[in-house]
Amino acid sequence: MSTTGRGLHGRVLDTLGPEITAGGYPPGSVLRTDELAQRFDVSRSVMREVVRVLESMHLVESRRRVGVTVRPTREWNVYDPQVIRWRLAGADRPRQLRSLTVLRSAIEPVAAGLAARNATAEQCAELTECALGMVANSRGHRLEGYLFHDVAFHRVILNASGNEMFARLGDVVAEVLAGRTHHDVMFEDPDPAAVTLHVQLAEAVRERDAARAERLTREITEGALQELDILAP
Amino acid sequence: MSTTGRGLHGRVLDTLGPEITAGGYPPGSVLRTDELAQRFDVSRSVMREVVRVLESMHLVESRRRVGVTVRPTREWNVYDPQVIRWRLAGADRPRQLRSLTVLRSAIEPVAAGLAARNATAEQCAELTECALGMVANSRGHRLEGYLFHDVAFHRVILNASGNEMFARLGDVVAEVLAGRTHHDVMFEDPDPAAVTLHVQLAEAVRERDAARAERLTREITEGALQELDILAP
DNA sequence: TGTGACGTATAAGTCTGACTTTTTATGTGG
DNA sequence: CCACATAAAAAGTCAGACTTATACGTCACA
Repeated sequence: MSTTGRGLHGRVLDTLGPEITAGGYPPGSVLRTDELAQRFDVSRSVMREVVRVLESMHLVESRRRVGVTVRPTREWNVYDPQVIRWRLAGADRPRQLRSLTVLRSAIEPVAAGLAARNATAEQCAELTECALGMVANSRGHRLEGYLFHDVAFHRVILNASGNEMFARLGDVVAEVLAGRTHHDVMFEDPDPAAVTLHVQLAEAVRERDAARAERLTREITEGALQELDILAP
Repeated sequence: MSTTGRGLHGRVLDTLGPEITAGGYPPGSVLRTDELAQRFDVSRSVMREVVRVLESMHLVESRRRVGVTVRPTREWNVYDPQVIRWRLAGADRPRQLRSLTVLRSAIEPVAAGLAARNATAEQCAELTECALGMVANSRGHRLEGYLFHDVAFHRVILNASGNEMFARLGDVVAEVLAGRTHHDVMFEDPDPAAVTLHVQLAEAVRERDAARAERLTREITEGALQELDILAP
């Protein structure tokens, strides 16, 4: 699951990073490289590399004669996939899922509209294939199969938009959808209305109907907002 | 301008990072830590820290016995403020500005709608103040003053939305607006219609009219899209 | 009592060189 | 031609010494 894992450095990062994002060291806390190196039983070189990465994520700030200070949450690079993963694994997961779902509700409709203009024939085909996969797995507690096609579907939309900023949110959307299926309440089969909307969306993109694609996606994301009891804008 | 600058490590990063994002080392290129250390005349420790940071940005991948490989553009962490800055400073600045403006057109209307619901009295006051500042600087080539208030205005909207993901895009919006004023053609005074829209938006937020705030912001961002010859969705 | 210059301790920053580990290429024998 | 052993290459890790910036306390002076 964790992308980092490689090497001693990555293992330390995967421990310390989540501790910070979880609030284990509140903003303003001061860490010292030497102490951390001792605690994790690694050399200062390794520890320094870890601190540098945390610094590049704006989680901490390293200053001479002071130490490594934890920055206030508002300054964190919250779009860093690593940070997102750490926070989703931590205590304020619900809050994080809400933020990300609101983000989805802003991005995906516009992305779908662009996809309707820019999607290649191949992407259209993938889209319908994913939609069919969702239909096929929409009954009988085949949640994993449904999730798989759902994630693929939204990835194709984001990629087909032709905007790299949108495309890079594919992982985020995947995390949100997976989170909904695995953690939160979803013992029942998915909402048939949502399935229909996806089928129609694939259709709209194939037919180059940007306005309809945007409208349909707005309905989909509004459904996602309602699931989390967020009042729709 | 550059946030990194601090220390030897930061200086190397500020040279190598832009070189990579500018395509100086095409995806697939293989660098070697030792050679880089020689080239920049720094120790391997420093060079390793630089590579670690680039790796955390997904610009490169470091593998044993192979070296440091530049990753394909599609895998870069394009939301990293550092990466955004590097790319905006590079050759594909226009392309980057387009991507970011499209992103704005998706985010800001939703953020404005939320701001209308969540803004504090203080934020409403700031908003009207910024709008007045824009009006005051809208004539007579007072571009810097106008830009200052424009940036502040959009920052307040994003912060007032109450969504941290939106709030963190304040810097990006600032870069885009600054880029428009400084680099691209903007010798003339700003469009009076845009100024009016901002005044009305401040009003809508103050009056808690979410729908109107969203609609007005959509008009503003559509204007920004048209300036870059992007056909409005 | 307040204030400014100065010295000192501290923790990050840097460098060096030796050693380890992983992974790939190469070559050898079946 | 394939399987397996071997070697080489590059990153990874470690230890220790040294440098540099800077926060903070001290002391003299106004």
